Amino acid sequence: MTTIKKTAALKSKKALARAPGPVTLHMVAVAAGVSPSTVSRILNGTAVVSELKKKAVEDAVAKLGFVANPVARGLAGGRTLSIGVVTQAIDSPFYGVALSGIEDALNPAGYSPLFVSGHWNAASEARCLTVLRSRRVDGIIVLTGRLSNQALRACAKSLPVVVTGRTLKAPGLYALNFDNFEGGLIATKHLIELGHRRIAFITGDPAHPDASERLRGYRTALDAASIPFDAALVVPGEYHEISGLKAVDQLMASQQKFTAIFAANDQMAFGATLGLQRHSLRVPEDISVVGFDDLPTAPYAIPPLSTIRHPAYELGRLAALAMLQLIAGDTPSADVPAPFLIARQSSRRFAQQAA
Amino acid sequence: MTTIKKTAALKSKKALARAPGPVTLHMVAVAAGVSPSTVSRILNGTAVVSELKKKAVEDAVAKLGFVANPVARGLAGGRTLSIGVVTQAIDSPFYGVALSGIEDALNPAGYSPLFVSGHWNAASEARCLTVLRSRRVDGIIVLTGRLSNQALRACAKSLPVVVTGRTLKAPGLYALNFDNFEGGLIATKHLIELGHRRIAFITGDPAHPDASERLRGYRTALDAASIPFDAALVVPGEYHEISGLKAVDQLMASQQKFTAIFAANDQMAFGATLGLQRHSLRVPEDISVVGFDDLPTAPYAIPPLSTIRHPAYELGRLAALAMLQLIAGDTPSADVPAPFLIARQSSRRFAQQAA
DNA sequence: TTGTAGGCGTTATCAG
DNA sequence: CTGATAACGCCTACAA
Repeated sequence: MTTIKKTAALKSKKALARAPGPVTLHMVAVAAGVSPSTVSRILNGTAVVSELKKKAVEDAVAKLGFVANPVARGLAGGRTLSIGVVTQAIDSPFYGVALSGIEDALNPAGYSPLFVSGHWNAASEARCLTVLRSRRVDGIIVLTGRLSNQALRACAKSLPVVVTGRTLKAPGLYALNFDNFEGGLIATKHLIELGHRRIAFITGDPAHPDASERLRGYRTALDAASIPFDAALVVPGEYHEISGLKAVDQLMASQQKFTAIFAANDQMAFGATLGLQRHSLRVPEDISVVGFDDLPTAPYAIPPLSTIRHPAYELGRLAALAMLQLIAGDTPSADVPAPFLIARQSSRRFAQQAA
Repeated sequence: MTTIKKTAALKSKKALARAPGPVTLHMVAVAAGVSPSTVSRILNGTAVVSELKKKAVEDAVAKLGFVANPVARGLAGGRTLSIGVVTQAIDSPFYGVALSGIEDALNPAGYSPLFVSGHWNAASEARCLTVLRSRRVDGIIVLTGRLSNQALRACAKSLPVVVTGRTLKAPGLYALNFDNFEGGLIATKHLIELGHRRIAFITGDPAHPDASERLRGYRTALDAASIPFDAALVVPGEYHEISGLKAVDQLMASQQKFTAIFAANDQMAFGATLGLQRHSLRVPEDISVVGFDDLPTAPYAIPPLSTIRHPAYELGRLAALAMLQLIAGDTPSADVPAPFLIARQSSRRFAQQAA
């Protein structure tokens, strides 16, 4: 009696809980008249199975609407079908787009991204890795960041790793680097070709490899045009609007003469443009401004911003695809798009008389 | 012999694989000289345990650096310590900030957010729910979206649900609604107080409840000021910059007279401002523009945008906190901040002569 | 208070 | 080719 009662209670409880509830692999096996192992094999293509049973299982799967439980899968030793993504700030206009590319590439393959933010902080990023590993992700994508190459290599020993924003070779690791140097070069060259010679540069955080690369591009372009480098025209920034604004204030305070500004990213370019306006300087009539990244908002800025195309979405997509290849045991290969200039209306020919 | 060999091989393999490897609960139990269940109980506070053993276990945990495997936890029926978050677009400037708030509130509690994008599409959002449930998340936060109340209620039957952007009561569900009506009202009133009477409105996607609420606020403010509603001044938008731009084109083409524009979100306000400029109309000298949301970029727009403060970060944080309370079995309560105007430089008093 | 035993849903290893 | 039978790491009755 007691037993019967209990069973009934259990059943009704289950029926209630699993209203549209979890269909298990076992149920599929029963429905198809085969063993659970066979179902698993078919689902994973782990082994050859007779066409007949295969059909039966597929029908059962379809009819029952079975979806494998990634959690159980993960425990059983295999993949969790989730990829850890270490980003720096989930609300960054640049990285946000990259995350979107990652998501779009991962989903069709049945993988889910697990995003964690490192906040531009190596210690925090290391903690992210710990969290991701404890969650048994199948691989980790690191978007730029400050982790040491060594830490990355160590991580790659136990898990496939794809990293952007640096060049690095190691087993189980694939690095996707965008040519920031070239981008900095092109942007500066653009300004030089427009007749500018006093070109200020607002840097990114020097701890970023990409920031220093962009600066190097700037200097190289100057050299190539035989324009002497003037350290007073280089002002520090940290990639946010506010630092572009402050940089302009600093530039004005220093009484430096300049006819153009190249900001190491679009956000600072926006801030700089506002700063110039506050000093009654018009863009581009008085000062030309060029940014870097080509954020989705760049075409809608006033004036629409001339900038270097940095394909975040594509980069995210490529990183995810590389991860998929790594997991599949293939050697990833990705054609990272080269930077190029998008000349909009914030830059124009330097008018001599305005000097 | 064979057995011995095998064991040895296995051991070495394990030792290799788990270089800095997974410390299991079982290992902690051994180290502390207690049973695994005791360890589990202490970890989860499931039952009272003697102080002595508790201490021993805690020491062992610390020494071994044990971190419970969320995957196994999830399978065993308990929490996965992960919260599913259905967002609409991970790269949205507005939602990105909200996600950041969610992340910041969840992390200290040991939970990880699992973000999935619904792409403003009910079917896609429903798929997101399926994915999240299959991953055994402990709860689901839905950021606005188009899911029916019914679907949400059904979901809440088996999982705690927190939803933003609508008002809804149901067991296991908590809704956090921002007062979009009030926001629309305030924005319009601001313009009216500035002397504007021909105020155009660029709508959001009518399928959004918040879009229609903002429109309602606009109409109500007009009514209150006895300004007749003119449908010709209401142009459709879909929340992106481009639609603000197009809306202005449409407005100009229709030859309507207007001295101000209220856009249902900042992105459209930016687009509208650019559009006005293309028609040689200055903001705010010729036309005042007010947006909605107060995106992080709004203060840096040119001119800095007057807008309605919509605290995305705080909303995300509150949603996450409410979820934590729901999980703890408490009844959530959240004080959603009220909208308020941030008057910057895109709006100004209507100068009669400019009419 | 504490330990033992069984199970969560899959995969993997073995025999057949 | 296929089906038992163990794990996977943890939680939770149940028993002691």
